Amino acid sequence: MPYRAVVSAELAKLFGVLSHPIRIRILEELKKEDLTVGTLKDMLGITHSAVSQQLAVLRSNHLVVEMRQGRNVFYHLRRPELATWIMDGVSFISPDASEVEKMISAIQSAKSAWGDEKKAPPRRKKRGA
Amino acid sequence: MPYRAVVSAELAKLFGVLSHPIRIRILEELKKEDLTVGTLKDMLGITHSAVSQQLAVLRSNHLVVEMRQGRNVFYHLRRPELATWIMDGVSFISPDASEVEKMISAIQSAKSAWGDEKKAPPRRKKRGA
DNA sequence: TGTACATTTATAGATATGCTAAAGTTTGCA
DNA sequence: TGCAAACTTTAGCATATCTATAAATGTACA
Repeated sequence: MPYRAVVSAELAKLFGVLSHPIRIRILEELKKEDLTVGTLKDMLGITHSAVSQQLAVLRSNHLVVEMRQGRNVFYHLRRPELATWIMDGVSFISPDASEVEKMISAIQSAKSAWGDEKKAPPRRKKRGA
Repeated sequence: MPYRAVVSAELAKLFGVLSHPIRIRILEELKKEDLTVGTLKDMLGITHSAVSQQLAVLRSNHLVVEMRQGRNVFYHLRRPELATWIMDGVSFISPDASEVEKMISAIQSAKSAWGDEKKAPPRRKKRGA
């Protein structure tokens, strides 16, 4: 039984889902609180269609859950530890030498924004943020 | 400055590199010891060309280092913690319902083979993914 | 040298992914 | 009912990735 092949394939699929900047940003933002498509669209500065399509990918891979609330659809991160684990991956990235300076400060900003911020128990939320 | 975008993009790139079963298997095997293309080819059961192409991806992303030794080229995992971190991702995979049983045992086999081997005596396993 | 061995690079067709724009759904409310 | 808001889905196209095959490079050694 090629268990190694099985596990590697599943991991590869997971990594494939995570191999898009927008999807990563969505997961990191959802770590803090449940958000609607409209809110995410504003945060990310892309069309609602694009947001929705990326959410569909995350949804079909069971990383997020949708919760309808009236006309809005809130998205919820199933396993908040996922966002933490993703950020741990930052120590393995290797930016171009020319951009090292920028990257280092960007990483620190991202870490403090996504890594340390506290997270409240998800419930109905308002727009804004 | 869109530091979030910068970091997300770099992470996405890393995940993209990891989003292939062969590349994951290579990294896990290299965790234990440096290996040549020929050895990897036998372990993975694919052509030497395919191995080399995947190694080129890992190499150009600085995850492995090549070390020529006569006619052979040994590959070395730059950051062994990377393999550990990758395996931690196993807790976020979501296999098809029909394959859950198989996956659970495959995961445990993989964990003991890649996770514990050459380090400490087999520990008690928990968590079922 | 020449040749066998180990590995890398080049190429091409098939597949997959992502974006834009447009159409389709569901819900709330007058 | 009918209409608008908030989303999702579909379609088409451009781009990226994968796999396999073929050719090229580099090294050891007779």
